[in-house]
Amino acid sequence: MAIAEHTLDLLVRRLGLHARLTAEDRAALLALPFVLRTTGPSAYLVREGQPSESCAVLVAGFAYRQKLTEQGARQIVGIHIPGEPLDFQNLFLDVADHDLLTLTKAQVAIIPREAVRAIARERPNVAHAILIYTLIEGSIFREWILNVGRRDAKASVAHLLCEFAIRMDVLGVKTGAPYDFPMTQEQIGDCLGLTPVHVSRTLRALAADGLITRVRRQISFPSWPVMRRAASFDAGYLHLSEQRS
Amino acid sequence: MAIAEHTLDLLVRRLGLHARLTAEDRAALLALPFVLRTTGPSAYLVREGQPSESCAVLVAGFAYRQKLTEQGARQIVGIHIPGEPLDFQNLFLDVADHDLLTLTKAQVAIIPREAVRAIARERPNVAHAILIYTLIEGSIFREWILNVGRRDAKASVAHLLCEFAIRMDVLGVKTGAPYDFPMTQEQIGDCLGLTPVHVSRTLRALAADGLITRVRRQISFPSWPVMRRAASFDAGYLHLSEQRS
DNA sequence: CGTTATCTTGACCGTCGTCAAACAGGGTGG
DNA sequence: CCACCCTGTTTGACGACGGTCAAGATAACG
Repeated sequence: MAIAEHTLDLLVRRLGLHARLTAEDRAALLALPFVLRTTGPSAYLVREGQPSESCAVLVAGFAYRQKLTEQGARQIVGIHIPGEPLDFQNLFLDVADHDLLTLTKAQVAIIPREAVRAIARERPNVAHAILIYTLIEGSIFREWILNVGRRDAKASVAHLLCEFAIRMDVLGVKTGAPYDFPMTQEQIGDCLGLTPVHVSRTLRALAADGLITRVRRQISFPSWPVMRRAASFDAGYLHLSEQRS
Repeated sequence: MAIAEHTLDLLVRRLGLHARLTAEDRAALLALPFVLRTTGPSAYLVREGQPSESCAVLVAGFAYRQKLTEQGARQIVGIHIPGEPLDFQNLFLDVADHDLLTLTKAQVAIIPREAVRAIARERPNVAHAILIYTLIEGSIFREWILNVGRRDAKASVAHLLCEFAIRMDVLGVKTGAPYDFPMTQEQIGDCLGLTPVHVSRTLRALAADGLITRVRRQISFPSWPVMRRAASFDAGYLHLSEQRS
């Protein structure tokens, strides 16, 4: 069907960024069976402790991963933009170790677990692409740890804004241009281990310093180089210009 | 040679924990060529920004991963125990995004990059084992983020001690039994985003609460259940009892 | 046995958390 | 079209967890 041909385009592009995929590999990926699910914001895609029978790929909208302490404090451990596969964790491991939720209203392609396993089994290039993607996710987690552990509120909020902006680049959003940051201040706080109150003060401070301008949740950077320095942001950990191997 | 037969035993056991390896897979892993390197503590195995031509496996001793902010603050983002492969990141990605150092004096098997790539290419089970191991490392990173972001000093130090104890289990160190925690208090602080001074106070407080006893760096838990609760430690994220698939 | 790294302790300070109230702003329904 | 409400954001006063600085005590190591 016509829909299917375009729905997974972004996924193919995303996986093809860092691994060599043949035309056949791409065709096989595009031919994966799936169900398109449309959700509102804050919809659970996976719950911690659940086994998962399917593999989700974000088609439109945004999603995030969270963990909760026993006391109920929330920590967001990662965010996802359209085109990104969300569920390799649960595909190859038995039980989910964290929650996966939509951030905004979103469209998610749900691919049967076995179909993805099969394509990974039969197509070494695809399996390799999955491994590379997983390694890069790992790198992003490590930077996230650094951000939470060793940067003060101003720098870590700035860093989060930078990471999001740069990751949106692959979707064609030019760095520095105004973009809509799809999080509430409470969610920003949960990314960084801060309270919503302090996030508010920090965003305000960043604006006062001239590092960002905001109208509602539209963020833009008057000067990307200046912003980069303030956030001590170095995109190396995203491995964007990695050679394909 | 006799040494080779035993040196990589731990690696084979580690990879075999979560993936089905045939006798041939095991034999191929054990037959990997390597150079054994003996180092003191604080020896760099990989430096951020470097391309890496080899793949390190920890044979004896401990190692850790770190990232630095531009201002020089250090964040430790992971620790490793004997038997663990250290270098899949650098094996399949172009440049290292973080530093890798020995924590104690250690023995490291250095396997040529191409040998590991070859075995992964030719043996799907091994490639799959590598993926699973990478996914579990990802899960540990996520828990680390939670620990740094949303637990106070007492809970996060306790959690770190718990994680280490449980991971040592696979090496035959019984949980709760006294073990030697191979970090200085400064390094513990760098794991958790704390200062060494506060780590000292926190360890003291944990001991005062009867959660731990220590003589030098020997740690033991008078009551594992009580410790578990204080740290709100749930080993699920380590995926230890995962089915092999 | 001396020298250096590590740990401890105390006094003081600052970033960020807490509590609470006021203030948008954007849906929804009358 | 306006009233209403609910979620998010802002602001202020105050408190606390953890940082900083500095000195002294221990322990590791040659």
